Amino acid sequence: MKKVKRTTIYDIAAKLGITASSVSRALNNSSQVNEKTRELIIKTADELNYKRNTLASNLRKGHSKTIGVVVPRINQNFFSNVIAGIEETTYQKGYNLIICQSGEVHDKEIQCVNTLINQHVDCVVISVAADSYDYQHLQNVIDHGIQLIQFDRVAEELETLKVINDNEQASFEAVSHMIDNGYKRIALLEGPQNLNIFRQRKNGYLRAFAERKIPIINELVIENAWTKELGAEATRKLLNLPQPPDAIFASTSDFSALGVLEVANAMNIKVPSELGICGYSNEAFTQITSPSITTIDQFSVYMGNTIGNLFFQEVANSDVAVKPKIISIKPELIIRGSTAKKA
Amino acid sequence: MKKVKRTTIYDIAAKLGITASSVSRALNNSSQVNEKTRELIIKTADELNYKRNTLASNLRKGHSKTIGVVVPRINQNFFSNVIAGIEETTYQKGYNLIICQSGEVHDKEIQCVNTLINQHVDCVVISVAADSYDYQHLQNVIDHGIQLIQFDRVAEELETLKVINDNEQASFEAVSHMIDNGYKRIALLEGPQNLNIFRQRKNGYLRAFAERKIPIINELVIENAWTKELGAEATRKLLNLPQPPDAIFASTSDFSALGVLEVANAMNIKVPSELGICGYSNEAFTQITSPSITTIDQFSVYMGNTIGNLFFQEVANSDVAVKPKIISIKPELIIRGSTAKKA
DNA sequence: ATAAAAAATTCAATCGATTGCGTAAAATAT
DNA sequence: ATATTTTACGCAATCGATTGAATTTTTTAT
Repeated sequence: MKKVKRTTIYDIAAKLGITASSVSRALNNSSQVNEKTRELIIKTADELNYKRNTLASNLRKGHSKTIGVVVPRINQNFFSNVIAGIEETTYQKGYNLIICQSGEVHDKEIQCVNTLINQHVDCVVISVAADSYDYQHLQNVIDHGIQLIQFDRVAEELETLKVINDNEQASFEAVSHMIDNGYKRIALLEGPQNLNIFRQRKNGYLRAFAERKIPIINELVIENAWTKELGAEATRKLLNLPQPPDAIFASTSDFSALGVLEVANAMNIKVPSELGICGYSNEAFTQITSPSITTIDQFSVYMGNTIGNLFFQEVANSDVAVKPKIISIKPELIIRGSTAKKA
Repeated sequence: MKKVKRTTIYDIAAKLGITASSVSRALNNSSQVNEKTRELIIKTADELNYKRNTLASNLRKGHSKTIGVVVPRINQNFFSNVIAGIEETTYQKGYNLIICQSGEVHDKEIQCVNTLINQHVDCVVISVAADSYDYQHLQNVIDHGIQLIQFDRVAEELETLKVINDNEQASFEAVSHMIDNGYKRIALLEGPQNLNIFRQRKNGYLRAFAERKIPIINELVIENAWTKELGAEATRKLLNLPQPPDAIFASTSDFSALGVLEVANAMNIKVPSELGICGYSNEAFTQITSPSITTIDQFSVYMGNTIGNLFFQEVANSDVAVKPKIISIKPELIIRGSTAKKA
């Protein structure tokens, strides 16, 4: 690409025989420039195809009007929805999004966060990687005076703004629903327990049983079954147990639940009569499997909107120190065919 | 958020009783700074928790190491995959992505593009909105000396770098496959014809018939059926025709194909024996419907990688003017149950 | 017509990092 | 020990826009 000299406010000023100050003021709708001059400046700016250099402007102003977002993967439904939601609310206020993906890798996450600090973003929005083990990099964000908003997968010990789902409650409701529908031996596929969300979902599962004073069967709780393949594998193991489960709550994702469904089909086990299935996330495909899969909707786009609004709210009263605040969105249990055991 | 004074190279210089120049040079691995000094500087920078101000650096250097991406929607599988692919290849070279969504609205797209020009991005990657009618804003990108890469939905008349799928060929193969499998009256659900991709897909359909000298039946070509709902609606209309089709090629998307499938199921029409269905995009759900849906894989993540690499290739020989170049990726027909008519 | 007040501009510094050029210091050669 | 080359560092301008303070111009009041 050939280098193109772009017009600056100096070019406009020169052409008009005035100062760059006036041009700047005119372009920023300052009241201290004559209306006729302003019109002339705007007209000339237009003619010269002037575009403000946001870099220079931001450098001077000390902020970037940019929000950095770090997620494990951009192309994962939940995250892309959240991002879309954030973009929706922030774009209209003139903020831009810089997107990074950690790929679930702690070191890359650190790199991403550092890049964002370098970029002088005004806010870092993050959902941590599955293998994150410490949060120095997040503390670092705060130390640099950058607003930090965690969502979904959060470091609980860090007192920051957080937007989360009430995973515990959602999970509790899902399991309660299954119990109420007559399932007796409900297995749990759990995700990496270093992530808060999976701990919470497990807690919901435990609470559902505890409240009904039903003992937990430990062999029905399977660790780390959070992909379709792992879900399928776990299911094979479970269904071959001497006393197999009559329901499986794939608390990690709908993909995992899909793995369960496929194995059940392959083993000729009838869903939902012989095996109930519940997933998590309300992925589009859950309503078109047969039977359709009971799952939990997280309102991901709305979550993104909430994050955006939260940021503006805090920016608005930026003079006072940010009080750590947790916004919890209640997910919704979507009851479908896969848990419809006839009593 | 309280304002935090961030350490600059001046702070480091002051602490060490040297000049900012040396600090800058040390931090940029310039050879003209003594090794011992460098070490000292780096150590001090670390102690003071220094983070380079990318804004200032970029302003001085005249580029932003940032790539702007404009897509209709971030949370649409194809696009989020492409973005993930771009991010993969560009991040490791120190480039960041600024993401905007046009929401399929021309005016918002113009806004997005202008924002990116303001941001002094080094490259704009775009897939145009469905209702785009002129491309002045894209020309504008070029005029500002910014590399422009179009992908998938491109303005054909603009000579730029383009990364596209060979939609025509893919569509041709899909329709040929259906003809070969014995379907006689194959309907086409087409998308907005102002978008190149939908024109090409239609052409592929036409060519498949032309090559076999089979006449086209106009009433089987339905305009603008590119969402699940519109696909369903079109299907209802088609299947109620005196001479209904025996196959439907939902050239717009798998969602549209899903609409077809659901209507067929509702009307008790057997797929694939009484009605063949082919979609487009290879969305995850197409392999779990029953029957699974024949579709076309676009290699979207790979497409993103290609875009990233193309950019670096052009940046590498940035001295010469960019020759317009079109990289066409061959999509793959994925044959599944929905087109398995028994001959 | 003059003074005072208000409005419009200009001046000059600033944001933080980079870099061409000049100079001092160190290393090597004579 | 002196001349020459290298190496290391400092000086000062620059990138483009913004902004407080100073100055000029215009308007209003007397």
